[in-house]
Amino acid sequence: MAIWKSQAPTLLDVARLADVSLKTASRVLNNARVNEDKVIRVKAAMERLGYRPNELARGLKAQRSAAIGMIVPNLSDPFTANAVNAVQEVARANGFVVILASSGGDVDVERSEIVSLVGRQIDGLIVAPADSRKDSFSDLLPNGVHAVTFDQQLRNADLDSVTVTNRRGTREATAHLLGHGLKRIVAIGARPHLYTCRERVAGYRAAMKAAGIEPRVCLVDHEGMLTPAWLKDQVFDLQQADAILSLNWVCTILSLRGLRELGKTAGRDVPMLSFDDFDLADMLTPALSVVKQPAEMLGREAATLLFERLKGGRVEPRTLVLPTSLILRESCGCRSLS
Amino acid sequence: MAIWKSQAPTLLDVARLADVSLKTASRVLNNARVNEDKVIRVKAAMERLGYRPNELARGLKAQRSAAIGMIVPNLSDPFTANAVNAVQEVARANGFVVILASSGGDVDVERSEIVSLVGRQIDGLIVAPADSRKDSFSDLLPNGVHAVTFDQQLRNADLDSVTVTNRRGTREATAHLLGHGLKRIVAIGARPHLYTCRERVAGYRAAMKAAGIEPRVCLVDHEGMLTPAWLKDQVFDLQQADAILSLNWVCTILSLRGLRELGKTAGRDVPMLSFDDFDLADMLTPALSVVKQPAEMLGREAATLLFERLKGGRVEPRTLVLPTSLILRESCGCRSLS
DNA sequence: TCGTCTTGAGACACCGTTGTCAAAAATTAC
DNA sequence: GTAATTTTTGACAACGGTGTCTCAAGACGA
Repeated sequence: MAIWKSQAPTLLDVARLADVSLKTASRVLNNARVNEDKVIRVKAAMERLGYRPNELARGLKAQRSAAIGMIVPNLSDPFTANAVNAVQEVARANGFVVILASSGGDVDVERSEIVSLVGRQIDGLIVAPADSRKDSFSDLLPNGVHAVTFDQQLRNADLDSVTVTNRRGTREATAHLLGHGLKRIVAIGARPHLYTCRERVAGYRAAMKAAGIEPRVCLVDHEGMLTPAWLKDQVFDLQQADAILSLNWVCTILSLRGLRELGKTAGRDVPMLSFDDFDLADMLTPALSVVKQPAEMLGREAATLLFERLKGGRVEPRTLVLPTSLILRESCGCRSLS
Repeated sequence: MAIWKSQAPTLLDVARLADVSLKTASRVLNNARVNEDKVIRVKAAMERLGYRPNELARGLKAQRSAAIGMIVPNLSDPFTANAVNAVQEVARANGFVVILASSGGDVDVERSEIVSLVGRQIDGLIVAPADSRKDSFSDLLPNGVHAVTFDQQLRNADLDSVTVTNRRGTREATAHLLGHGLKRIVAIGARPHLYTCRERVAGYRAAMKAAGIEPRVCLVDHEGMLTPAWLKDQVFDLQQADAILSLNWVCTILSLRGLRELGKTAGRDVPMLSFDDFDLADMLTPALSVVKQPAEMLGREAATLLFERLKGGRVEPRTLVLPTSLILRESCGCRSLS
């Protein structure tokens, strides 16, 4: 057991106890060549004092922190939570810690968080950008600090990034709904300034165009605007929806609730298909059909890309696109499936 | 705009550019008394160089890092994600960052993460312990680093902690089910070594005892063991359940799925009430009645407790117990409600 | 005009660790 | 046994800031 002094022991304390120089203790710590007997003495001293190297000091000297930053808009979204989980795992495996920050979807907060993280000498950064209209934030990153974006993609792609096949996802989803004979399919989305939203809308439009049907897109600036009244006016009265394609998780939740308040049941009265899977989507009645994103894999790949970068190697930015998958349950009209 | 040199600029660079001493630049940075004109020169130099103070160096000198650690078993649980969110917000407001780690519910991982975080000189720690049988981990914390536990509570409570009224929560829930005339209520839980599990079971037992009915508790060591077959054998065949009280989120999900595989619908065929609310619990059919935990508040209070500690002040450990609330929807048998 | 007080600014050491380099010790060769 | 080598070790200076102390300069009253 360790003997606690009033202050945490330093390497100097260890060295003194082991009766060697500071540097020798440091060498033992770093597995450099040191005589067997001194190694033993030093290790014993470390054990006895309960010595823990000060990573701050180590990082200061070595100009690195063995920490990466991660900025997400909102942890409550299960997609994000899963991605964060995966990143954290990969980081741990590489001996890094993750400093987590959430931007609340606000670019200014995002930028200020980046500045704060950079001040903490993070070695790398993983961001799910809050706004993809803006130019990349690489102007905030000092030389040598690399960043990877995921989920969203920035305009001037000078960064590694990982996204999913958003466009194909909604295209296939829309085509599927069309296959059920549905025509007045309304796409509901929020935050049209986001890359994902634009891409998903594009996929939807492509499928509608291919079918020769006029697309009906209803977007709100912020999810908060998606109320039952809005749903009634915009989606049903104005667009005469006979099916709904929800473009993200929050929209799905709000649509589901809104629909019920209007006395309709999603999937029964109004066929519905949503982007992003979540726990219990399969337990809704009818079970919700979705476009599933590989959230954990997204996080894992983003982290892997970052660590490859940190180890040196690649130069030009790389973009990874992971496949979405259409999970057909019941709400899209596929009642036949169990 | 900043001029990027190959290396990030240091305070010395600033001082040289402003033609003042290093210390004066430092004074400007810390708003100490400095002549007006030098302040201007230094600030201009900082602006020009895009100077950002090195928090590692600052922290090394000041023996603090303005970072707190947070360890949770699993981010995928919405309860946890919300708590983390709240902690992060409070930390940010106090100028701190959060280093997030997940233990995966493994005490050894938890302890090793704590050691790692301590090495990074965190100023405080917030933990949702992975095992509440074990003694507190305060042996791992150096002098001056305080910790707060939340959700779970450790045996030797030498730490601040925030929990909810687990016992009252299940007691009221059970009483409610009993009020519907249900008798063979089976409590389903996992990880019986956890404080929350024990407390929730205790609340359930108390209510059953008060009603003079034999309690029926079915616990599994790990959630993975909760399969449809187990549900059929243990819960229905053996205990002849006519109602289910699920003691946590994962059990709820698995019970819901298991029930369906057995051809039953939770809430219709088998009344059900669950601990922990989640998005879309209200959209299940029938809507799931739950005991709701104030997750964000839990996180916020935990962080607040920690920062109070950091500012000095209290000495003896404090335990905060936040109220759960019974949210009656339909699955408990309250069909009458909307 | 001199001494005292106030204010501002620089020199220096230090936080805990590691890179550099040269000295000391151990090993080998002759 | 001595010289040439190899290894092991320690002194010293960083890394990027801040606390302490001292000293210089300006303000003020007598």
